[in-house]
Amino acid sequence: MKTKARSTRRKLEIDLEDEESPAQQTSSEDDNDKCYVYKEKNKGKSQESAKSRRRRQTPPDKEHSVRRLESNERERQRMHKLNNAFQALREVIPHVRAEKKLSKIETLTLAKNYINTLTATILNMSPGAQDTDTGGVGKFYQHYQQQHGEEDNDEHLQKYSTQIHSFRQGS
DNA sequence: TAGGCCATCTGGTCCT
DNA sequence: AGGACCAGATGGCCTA
Repeated sequence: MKTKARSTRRKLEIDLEDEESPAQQTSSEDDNDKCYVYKEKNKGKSQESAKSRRRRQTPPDKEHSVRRLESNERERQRMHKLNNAFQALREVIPHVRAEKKLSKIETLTLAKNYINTLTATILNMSPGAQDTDTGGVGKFYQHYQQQHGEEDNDEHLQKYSTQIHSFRQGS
């Protein structure tokens, strides 16, 4: 875990402990000052961001600190889930430098390219595509029949094909 | 050492 | 009302 993040979390926890034992309240003002660090650092910048203007104007009370810790934890869990999803995506994307972990942006970019490639491949297998071995019936259609049997599935097949085409056009 | 990438904190906003 | 989501800010780690 990151040092700064850990120390910040510890600070919040210490604040709470301090509130529960008033005799030990020593550095709360100093701690509160740290809440305004962003604002101070951004002073004088021509393009002060809206986010930095949103920093707390009043010191956090105990109830606020408790809610903050809880929502921080939820946010961590959410980001962990997001990262797990990224990892799952990495594992299904073929890429050259397998020894090097893909960054998030690389993962998304390669995934998009991979999907486009697979879509193009499927389209080439569609019933309309040329296939001399099967007298004009595409491999895609053959595969579809293997999966779905010989029953009349024209409507379903047409729907599937339309979805792929519209997806392709949208990409 | 600069720059890229990342985890975390945070406050605002959206959604249920 | 409370949780989920979003995006800015920050600092640590790593690599070229």
